[in-house]
Amino acid sequence: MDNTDLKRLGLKATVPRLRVLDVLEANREGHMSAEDVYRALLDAGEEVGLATVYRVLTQFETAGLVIRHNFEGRSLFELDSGEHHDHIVCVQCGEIMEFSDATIERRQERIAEEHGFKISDHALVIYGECVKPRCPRRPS
Amino acid sequence: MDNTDLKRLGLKATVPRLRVLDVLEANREGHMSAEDVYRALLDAGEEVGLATVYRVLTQFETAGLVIRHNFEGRSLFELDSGEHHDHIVCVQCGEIMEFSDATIERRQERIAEEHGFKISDHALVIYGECVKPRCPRRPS
DNA sequence: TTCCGTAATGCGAATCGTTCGCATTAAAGA
DNA sequence: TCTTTAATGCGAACGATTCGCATTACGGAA
Ligand SMILES: [Mn+2]
Ligand SMILES: [Mn+2]
Ligand SMILES: [Zn+2]
Ligand SMILES: [Zn+2]
Repeated sequence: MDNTDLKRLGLKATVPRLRVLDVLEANREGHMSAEDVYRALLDAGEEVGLATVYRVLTQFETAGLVIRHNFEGRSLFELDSGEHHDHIVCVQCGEIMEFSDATIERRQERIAEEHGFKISDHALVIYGECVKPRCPRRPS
Repeated sequence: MDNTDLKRLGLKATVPRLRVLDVLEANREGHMSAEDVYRALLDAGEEVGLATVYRVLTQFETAGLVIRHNFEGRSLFELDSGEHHDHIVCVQCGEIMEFSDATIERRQERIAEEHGFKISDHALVIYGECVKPRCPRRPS
């Protein structure tokens, strides 16, 4: 993702946009809040406003570059890999794992159909306690 | 749910608590925000504070009387019928329907297990467009 | 029944994540 | 390089929820 990729999406290749992309690409595994991205930029010595980060993330979402998730009322962002997946979250250490299950996806389609709905999206989050050695920890 | 039921749960039978219960029972089908409950009480001529409604709903949740859902960052409450279910929401008119699917529930257990998690909860919301004649409408 | 101690209430201020408004700056194409 | 216009940074505003605190009212003891 670079200068010309942004233009291809109809977005001016501005410094803040390029830097936000850098941060997201450097955290391909993770799920970052706007605040997370903002702080990463400050730490990198960038001069950017939090409002701009919010705006840029929303634009990226609209452009299909980024996916916004709503975890407990807070927005978390991740690059859109193109492959849909859902999440399982440790309520103790906050770790987020990804999974995708064809059976569940299929059933959802059917359920929507049975209720006279045309699915546009869905959100499935499983909460639990992971058994990692470094867990339990307090959530972020 | 009356005076003595509350005491049985270790909650003083105060006027606000009894009235909030009334409102929830009068809307067994629905999913209400704290604001919804608050306004219903005002309309009924009750003198209650919004903060109290929030506190009472949280207490009811803790007591297992009520379930709190997080739809798009907003809390919606409903009496706990005891039977777990998930939701399908019309993105146009805001209607919320309930469903429960044993296959999905089963798969979730297995997925959690495979990832080394002990499930404590989960949230599944399907978004779509309903085909009701009175739809589309703007969301609430 | 009346009385008291304590928990619950109502009010407004505070919080948190997010968005807005606006004067200033910087893309990008001529 | 110049010009147009979108994008930025800042702080104020926002909506949902929580807090702090002085006041009220449960409900057990007299
Ligand atoms: Mn993810
Ligand atoms: Mn429900
Ligand atoms: Zn964990
Ligand atoms: Zn609808």
